[in-house]
Amino acid sequence: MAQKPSIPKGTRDFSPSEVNKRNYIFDVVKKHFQTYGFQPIETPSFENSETLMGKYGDEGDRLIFKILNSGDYLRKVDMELYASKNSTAMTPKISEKALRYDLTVPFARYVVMHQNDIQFPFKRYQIQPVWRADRPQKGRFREFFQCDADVVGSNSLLQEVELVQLYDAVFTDLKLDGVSIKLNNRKILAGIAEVIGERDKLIDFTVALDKLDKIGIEGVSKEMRAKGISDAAIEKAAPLFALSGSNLDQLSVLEKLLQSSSDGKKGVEELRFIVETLEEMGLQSAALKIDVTLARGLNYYTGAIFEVAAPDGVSMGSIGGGGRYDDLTGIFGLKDVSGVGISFGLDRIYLVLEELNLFPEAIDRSLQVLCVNFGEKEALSSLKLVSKMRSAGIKCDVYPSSAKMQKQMKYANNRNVPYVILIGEQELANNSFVVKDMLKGGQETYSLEKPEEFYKSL
RNA sequence: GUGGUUGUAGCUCAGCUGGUUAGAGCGCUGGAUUGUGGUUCCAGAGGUCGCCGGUUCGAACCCGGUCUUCCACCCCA
Repeated sequence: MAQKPSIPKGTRDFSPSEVNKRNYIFDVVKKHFQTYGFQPIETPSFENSETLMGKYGDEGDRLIFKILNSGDYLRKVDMELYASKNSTAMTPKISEKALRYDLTVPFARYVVMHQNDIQFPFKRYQIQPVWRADRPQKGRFREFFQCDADVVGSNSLLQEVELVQLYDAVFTDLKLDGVSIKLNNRKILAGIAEVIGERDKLIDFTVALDKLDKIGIEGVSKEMRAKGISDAAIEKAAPLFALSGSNLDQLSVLEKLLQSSSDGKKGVEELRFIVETLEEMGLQSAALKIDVTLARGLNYYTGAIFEVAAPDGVSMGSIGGGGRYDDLTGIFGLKDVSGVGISFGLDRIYLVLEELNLFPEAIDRSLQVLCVNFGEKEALSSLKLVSKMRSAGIKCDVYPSSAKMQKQMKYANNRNVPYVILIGEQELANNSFVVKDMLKGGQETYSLEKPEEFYKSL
């Protein structure tokens, strides 16, 4: 009995046109990764569970897809554990592998494992799918691609500057005008928490602050209070809620606010360097904006934090993000290697380009020329012509059967083929071929002796 | 993980408080047109109404479960 075919929740099939468009984005991103000197690596789709677990917080652990052990996977579970029905305790017993959740942690693992073969600073890029057991929404999938570029082994803030330029270069090339690159620094957040006397509530404080544009000042205060942050502290942090003006204006406000925190001052200094350098360099189409409310969930960032927002008017979550993490490889035993990186959310960029109609028109042109098939002899002649054109790098084909003209023309039309070649009895007789321009409707005759007179201009 | 939402032809969607053979547009196939597509006209094919169960004389419609879609939380690209 035939079963109804289906694919798992949050996954997708990609049709030819979609693959073409996705490849277009990949190619642009890859091109710029390479011009900035990044080298490609790839890592396995699944890792040992202990490599991933505990790296993304409790929420992250929940969203990691675990792979059931092969064979008799209940063998290692004793009766007591089984009876307890404690999934968290049982998971490591029945699952030792898990699907990659992002590209950064596997990269850190890679760096530590290959540290003797790597020239530092090491700039790597990686474009591969990742998996999250999240509940799907628009622009949110359970399988999606990340395009990451990271530098490890350099503390220089020039890396941050370059990464912002890289974002700008890619989005400019994609013709996606008006994206904003939001910039913050974890040290500033830490400094604020310190100054308001809530150092140990840093995470709760930043998570709440991150929601400012969504739930407003009152909502943020309410959430902070609920997390046990004192009214006095919230009062002290109030200037942050109303921060405005140019990047440099905001920096001076922050500088004053964070006088007494060495961490905070360091953060301001770093931000200032990045902002001033980029102002000197200039950006092509993106806008760089300091945003102290930018927190991002990942708990390994220690310095700069980036997030890219789609142009105004497009409802889409962030289309990229990243930051500096001073000690990611420390977890795997390699100390004092600083890293900084950015990520492009391919699937979301796709949706944004689609919404704004920014894909090049020619992207679906999978065939430039189609020869109509009039029968055995004529087709043979067409095939010879097609061979020549193929050698010249032209995408062309002969219709495989001598179906009705109408059907063949319709096929060419539906496939968006700009030129149709006709070689019938007449043409065969005088050694010529007719080229029909499907857009303009006219047609011209060429000699089979000199086919290049037609195709050299394609 | 919590709350809500969606599912009818290949696609986009109608379908009345439950009532006989479930409709439209587009697309597809054939014809008008034996060497000309994108326009027109005519005809035709195509549906276990997401799936399983229940209520009912009778279910696309009501109820329960499940899967899926999208949305708000949570979190995130």
